[in-house]
Amino acid sequence: MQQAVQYQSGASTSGAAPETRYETILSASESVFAHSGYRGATMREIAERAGVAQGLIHYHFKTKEDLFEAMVARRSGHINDQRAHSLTLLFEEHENPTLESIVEALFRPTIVAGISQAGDGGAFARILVSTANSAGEWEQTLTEKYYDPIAHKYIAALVRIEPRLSRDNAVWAYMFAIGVGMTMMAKTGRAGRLSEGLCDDGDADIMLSKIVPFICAGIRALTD
Amino acid sequence: MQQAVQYQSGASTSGAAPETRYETILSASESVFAHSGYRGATMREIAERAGVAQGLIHYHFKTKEDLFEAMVARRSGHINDQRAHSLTLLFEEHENPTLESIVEALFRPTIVAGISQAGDGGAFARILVSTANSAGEWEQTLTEKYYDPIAHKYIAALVRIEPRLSRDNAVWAYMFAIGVGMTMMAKTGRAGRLSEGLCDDGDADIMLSKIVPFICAGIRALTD
DNA sequence: AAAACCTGACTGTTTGATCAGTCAAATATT
DNA sequence: AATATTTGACTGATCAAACAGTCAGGTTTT
Repeated sequence: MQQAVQYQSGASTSGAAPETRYETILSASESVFAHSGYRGATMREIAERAGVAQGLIHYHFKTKEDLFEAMVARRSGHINDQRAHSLTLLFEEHENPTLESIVEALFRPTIVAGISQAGDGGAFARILVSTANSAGEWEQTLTEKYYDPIAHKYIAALVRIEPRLSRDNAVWAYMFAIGVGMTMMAKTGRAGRLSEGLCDDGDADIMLSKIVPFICAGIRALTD
Repeated sequence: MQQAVQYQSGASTSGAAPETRYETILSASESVFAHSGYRGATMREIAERAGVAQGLIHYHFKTKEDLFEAMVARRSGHINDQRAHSLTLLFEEHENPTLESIVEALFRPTIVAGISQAGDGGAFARILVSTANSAGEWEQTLTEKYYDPIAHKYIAALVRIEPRLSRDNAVWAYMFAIGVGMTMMAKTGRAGRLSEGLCDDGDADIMLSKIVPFICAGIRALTD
């Protein structure tokens, strides 16, 4: 796949990254895919949002499938790098990190990316949810490729700091944790609706302060 | 919306339900919607699987949207009836039912329906996941219409048997519980993949024996 | 015979993808 | 240092396939 090498002409006075058209398309596709789903999204709409001709998308990404995968790869790469980094850091700084710190390391990058970043309104989280929960072969291959590696790292970390947690229970724990996290990150506003405004799924810190104790207690209940 | 009132002619010798074409279409749409998503599913494919002409679907259900809603209404009706029934039963039989019995009442109908029934392979659960996690207005309206009422009942039940659980924490607890449940019911096979065969998301009893303690411990962690 | 059920061919639209051709910048040639 | 050539980025028009929905006209049930 070819990369756009051309940048804004003129001096690089601004510190902000000059987004190439290639990346503009990726960003546009992210919000359109998130809003309409993979099948509901159209190349025309993505092109329109990116402000480019539709043909250019096919020039850069060949097919809709390839565009989707490139978009997943870019975003999951960022998030998983952060996850792997904070996980390594935890074991370097402490002999025995707490379960709480590990669970927080799992969710903070995704929640922060989903909520505070560029006001995407949980767009990518919604993509993640629908991809990971699909039974389709293509979607499962994507999940395996971009999310299973980091999953194995977390499962290993769980087993390491909770010796009384068997390997299969660690996998269950991880799956349950992801289930909680993904549902919340999707930011559908249902929590607010059910609580008549009491619960705000737009506040990352409040959400983490609920999710982390919930999951940690759940995990400890699976130890024997 | 018109209802098919017609049943198989002749004596009702068989105990099995004589499925009308109307219901055959609903069942067919269920598996096609589950496999391809709302947008990915086509009326042609649904017609083919149901063994009827495509026009008949439009005759009975008018539009694709209406068909989808009718399908959700039928299935969620069954499941939520069971949920409401077992919830009422719990409070009739015991003064103070356990948290475990309530959580189990929440999941058993869906898991049993998803796993053991007619081998649908978690089809409906996958539809539920994608609908409830969508930010689209239509999908949220559907969720509100077919799932919020039973949600309120469960939240009330939680507050009642766990007085130290505040109302907002009860809503969080319910959302988290649903997150765990939906992810597992989707039966993507990821648990088996991550555990190299150790975890089987196709066994309803094993899954319940993991989910229920996990969620109950999580909920108790939210009491203060 | 009236009503409800059902079919298969059809319509207009939208879809992902293709393609010939424009353009500016880099590279090679004189 | 001026000119020719190649390259990669990009556009707008266009394609065949697939889509949801329609309809005139049969068939079965009441």
